[in-house]
Amino acid sequence: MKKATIEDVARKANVSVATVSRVINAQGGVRKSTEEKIVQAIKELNYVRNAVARSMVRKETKTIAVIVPDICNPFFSEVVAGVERKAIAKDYFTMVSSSNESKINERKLIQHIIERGVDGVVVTTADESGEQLKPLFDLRVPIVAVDRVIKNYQVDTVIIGNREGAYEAVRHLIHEGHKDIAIIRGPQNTTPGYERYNGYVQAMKEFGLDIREEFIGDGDFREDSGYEIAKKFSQLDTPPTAIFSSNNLMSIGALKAIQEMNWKLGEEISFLGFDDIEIATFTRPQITTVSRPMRQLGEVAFQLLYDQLMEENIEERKSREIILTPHLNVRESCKRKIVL
Amino acid sequence: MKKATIEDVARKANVSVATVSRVINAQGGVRKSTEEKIVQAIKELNYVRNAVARSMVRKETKTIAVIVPDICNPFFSEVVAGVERKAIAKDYFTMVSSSNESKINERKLIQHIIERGVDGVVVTTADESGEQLKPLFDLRVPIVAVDRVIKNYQVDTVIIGNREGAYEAVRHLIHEGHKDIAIIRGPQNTTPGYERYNGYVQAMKEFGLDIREEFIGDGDFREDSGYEIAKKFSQLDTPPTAIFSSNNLMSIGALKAIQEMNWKLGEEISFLGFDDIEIATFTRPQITTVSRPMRQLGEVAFQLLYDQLMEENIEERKSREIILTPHLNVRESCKRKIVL
DNA sequence: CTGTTAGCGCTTTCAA
DNA sequence: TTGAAAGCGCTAACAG
Repeated sequence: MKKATIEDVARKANVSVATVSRVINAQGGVRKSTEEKIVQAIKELNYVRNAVARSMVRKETKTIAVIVPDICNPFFSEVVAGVERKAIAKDYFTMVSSSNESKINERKLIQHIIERGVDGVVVTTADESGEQLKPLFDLRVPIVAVDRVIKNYQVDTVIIGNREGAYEAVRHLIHEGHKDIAIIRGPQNTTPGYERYNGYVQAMKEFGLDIREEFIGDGDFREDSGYEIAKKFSQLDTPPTAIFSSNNLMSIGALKAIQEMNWKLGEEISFLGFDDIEIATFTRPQITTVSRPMRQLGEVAFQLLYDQLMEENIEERKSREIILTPHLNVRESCKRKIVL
Repeated sequence: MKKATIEDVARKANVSVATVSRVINAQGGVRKSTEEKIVQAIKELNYVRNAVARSMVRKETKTIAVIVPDICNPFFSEVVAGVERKAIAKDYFTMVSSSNESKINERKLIQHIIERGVDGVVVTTADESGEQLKPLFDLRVPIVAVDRVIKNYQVDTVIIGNREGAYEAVRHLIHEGHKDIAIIRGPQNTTPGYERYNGYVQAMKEFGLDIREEFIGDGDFREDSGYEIAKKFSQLDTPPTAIFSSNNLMSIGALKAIQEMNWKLGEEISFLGFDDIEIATFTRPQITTVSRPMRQLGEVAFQLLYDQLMEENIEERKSREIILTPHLNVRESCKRKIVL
């Protein structure tokens, strides 16, 4: 069966293509009886309108692009699901691609995206400088940044309170009696990496605690780095009594290391991780985490994008920043045990 | 900056659009010096070709659709990542959508997909009857089914050996000394649900073991159902000594229930789950699982699709079925403890 | 209410 | 080696 065109329909219904177009797009101003004829013809021919041709003349694709570092990271899966859910409700389709944290990949994706003329893009960028996004800005393609900001450009942004979340987490550790608190940092050229570290520093300073250099581990938000760093911490002459990990994947890596080193979780070493992780409630003791509204992050992102899409004089808008609140999920992994 | 068109480039380079088109598409037959002029113009104007217009005339979008039940299920994330990775390498873009296991949603998505004229689709269908996919078949859109088959139509398919995997799993349980083995089944109108149950039955029969009705729990592949069923098992007068769960999410639910009921994992109750789960190595004892090559599933799926895309007389092809092998990942959760 | 028609930006004959 | 021109299927004036 070949795809029927609007012309086929017009012919079959004995009307002009313009009239058919009117009923397809529910624009009204068509006599009831005519409409019925057309609807009938559409049904018989199994006609579906060709979005490509439509996009061609309307200059809109009803498609948005979503770029994330890695769709397999449950955090991003949820964000994407949030975006998609809102998008589909507004009749937008979503193209998801992963940059694998590579600025170069991201640049290539941008190229594709521009070619395809998407109406907007939601991005968690692999490089916050935003250079690789320049073509998008030049073209005035609506953009919203999620979870990571984009510097050097005015962009609608939705993030969570990274510093606040980390601060609260570390404060909790301190309240539990810890002084020797180590941190597994994320990349310091990313907002989440940098700000969470900031929160750590803020809490430590506020309570007059030393920040020892060997207690700062530089990770890359991936599992392996968490593993390696935790291992190193455990081998220190004076190991920390608590570890704060800056994201989900590194937490998992770190916990693997802790198990492997036979470092007694909750006794010899306390642990607190940014981001919810599935395993949090399965370990003994259960893991305390900073959890954040992932799906909501995506939903809000689409909303911001949609607002831009609907807006008239896009040039004159101020960019907006929405900060969602993380939540400390106190479980059991942070009690300071007095070692005699 | 407005998007430059091929005409702008032609004007700037003092040639015709046809010539520009030739160099854009690297078709050759253009004098070196002319080409250089054009390349120069393209650069100066920041020209990117308009894929919409191109699709219009070429009747191909270089886009494929991927439909999965739920992108947040790590299994599907991995599959999608596999598809995407192979696709991008061949210059295809990927549109991912979740059906949420709803046939109705899936039908709507199909509608969108047809409108947009994707070149092919990879689908893990929410309903194996395949009715909702009919429009796709009518239009001869290349399709490949992943993880779940499509009945009533000839479709390229890539699945894993569900029955074999389940059989091996249950046999392992039996070898470990279990006789009272319960199963958390998936939906029996899905291949994975049905075949895994089949494998269970096969193993039980082969070893002359009773299949007791109260040991069969009907889940829906979601976490909650696993939770509820495991709970029920634990409250039986004679509870099972081992549980075999049919997928990742139900395993997680079941394990939550087991913890909650204070049912001693590895002592009072053994556990084996289909699918890898992150928590497998974090519990004590660690969970034995049937793992399957998720990413490869996606990669092979794209390959099958790509073959169709490249094929000439698509009508005459026989459909292919590729069966990947699952792997029993023996850990610690299956030993039969002798209860005195 | 309905029809005619001019594009949208590109590829692809066909001719030169 | 190049250019002219005919569409691809649709929307959106404009005219009737």
